Amino acid sequence: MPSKLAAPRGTQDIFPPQSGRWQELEARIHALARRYGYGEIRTPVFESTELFVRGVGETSDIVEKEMYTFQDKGDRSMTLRPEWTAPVVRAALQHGLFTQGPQRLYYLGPIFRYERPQAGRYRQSHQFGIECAGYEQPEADAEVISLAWDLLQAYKIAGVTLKINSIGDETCRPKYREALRAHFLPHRDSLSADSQRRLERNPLRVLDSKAAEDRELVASAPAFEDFLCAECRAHFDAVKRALDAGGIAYEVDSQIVRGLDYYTRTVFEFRSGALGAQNTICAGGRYDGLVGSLGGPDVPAVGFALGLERFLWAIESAGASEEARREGVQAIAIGAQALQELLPLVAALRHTSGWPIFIDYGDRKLLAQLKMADRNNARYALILGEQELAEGRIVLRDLVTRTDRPLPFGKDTLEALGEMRE
RNA sequence: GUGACUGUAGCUCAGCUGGUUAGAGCAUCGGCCUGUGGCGCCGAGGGUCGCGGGUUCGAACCCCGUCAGUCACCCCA
Repeated sequence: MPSKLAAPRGTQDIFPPQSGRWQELEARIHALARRYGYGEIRTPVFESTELFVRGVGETSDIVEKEMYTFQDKGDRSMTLRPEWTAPVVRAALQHGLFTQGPQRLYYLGPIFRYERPQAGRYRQSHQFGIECAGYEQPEADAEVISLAWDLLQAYKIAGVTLKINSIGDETCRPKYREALRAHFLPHRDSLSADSQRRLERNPLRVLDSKAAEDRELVASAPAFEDFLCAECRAHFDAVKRALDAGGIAYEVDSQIVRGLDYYTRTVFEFRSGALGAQNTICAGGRYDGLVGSLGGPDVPAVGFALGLERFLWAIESAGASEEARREGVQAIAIGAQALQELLPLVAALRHTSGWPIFIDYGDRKLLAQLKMADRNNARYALILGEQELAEGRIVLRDLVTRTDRPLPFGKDTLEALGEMRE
C-alpha cells in the first residue's frame, strides 16, 4: 500500500495459489475446445481502432466510452482489444480462412475496457470464447451453447441459468422495432433519460434497461417471439429442439437483447445467482452479418464469450475449496558439504521424476527446512546430513505418515526413489 | 462519467469523548533445539497512521481538498 507504483486501476496481480486455479481452468478449457474440434487462435492485443468501430458498432457503449485508444508513433489510432470477435473475424479474413470452408476457432486471453471497476468488472479481464463460422444451421447454435454448458456443468456451479432469445434478422427486426416504438412512445416522458435516448437510436436496447421507472413498461412490452418471420421462427424452434435433445435446460427470456450491434437471431446468456450485480458469466449469439460488414463474404457465424474472472468467482463462491494435494520432495541438506553432494541428485530428480523438487540454499537447520517442506506442501523430504554422508545413506521421510526410510545415497538413490512411485 | 462507504506494519484489524515514545494477531527472522516438522515459549526487525492543507497548546482521531480501494448506478464478460 505505501508503494507508489501500484497495478493500474481495475487490473490485478495473480499469485500462487490463485494462479494455479487459473492454470487448471485454462487447461480444462483447452481440452474441452479440442474435444469439440475447435482450434486456438491468437491475435494481437491491440488493433486498428477502426476495426472495433466498424465491428462492434459506433453506437455501442464499448466504442462510445470504453475503449483504451492511443496514437502510436506513426500517428495511427490503435485500441487495446475490448472484445475478441472483431479481431478473430479480421484475422480470418486477412488470411483467407473463409474461402476454406467452415471454421471452428477458440480464443483465451485478455480484453481491456475503460470502466470503473467493481465486483466482477475489471479494466483488464480475460475471456474464453469460441466462434463457429460457416454454418447458418441451428445445429451450430446448439453446438456453441452446448460447449459452454459442458464447461459450466464440469464445475457444478449451483444457480446458473441459461436464458435464450431470438432477435430476428433484417426481415423481421424492423417490424419489431416499430412495435416497440409504438409501445413506448406514448409513455416516453415516464421513461428514464437513457431509455428515452435509446428509443430514438435503438429501441431494442430499452429492453436492457434495469431502471426502476422503466420496469413496468419493459415487462409489458411485446415479445420478439411474436414478430419473428417464418425463417427466424423455424431457426429458433430448431435451436430449442436441439437443446432439448441435448438435455440442456434453458429459459426463453424476451428481454435478452445483448449490447453489441452485430447480433442476429439467437442470443443467450448464462447467469449465476451467486455473483454480485455483474452476474453474466457467459454470453453470446449469432452474428450472420458481421463478416460481410467487415468487408468479407457473406459468412454466417455464432459464438460466445465467457469471463474467466467471473467464472472463477462463481466457482469459488460455490465453495469448492479443496485441500491442496501434497506433492513433490523437499531436498534437505544440512551443511555446505551435504548441499554440494545433494545438488546432482536434485538435478536428476528434476529431470526425471516429474515431481516438484524444492530446496533451500539458506544453510538452515533441519527443523527450519522441514517447516519449509510443509509450506511447500511437499509429500516427502529427502534428508542428507553429516551422519548420512558418513554412512552413504540418505533418509526419505514421508511427511504424512512421518516415517523414515533409509536409502542408499549415490547412483542407486534414483532407482530406489523410483520404487516409491505408484 | 455519477453516488455511497473505506484508507493505521507484508496481511487482518484495535486505537475510548483529540492528550506523552502508535498496539495486537498472523507472517518474516533469530533463540529455546548439535538432527526430526505443522504446536509451544522468548526475542527481533518492520509504520512519513494514503497524501496535502487547516483548526488546536496538542491530530491516527475534527474540517477541507486530493489520491487510492471497495461496492453500486449506466453498461457489460
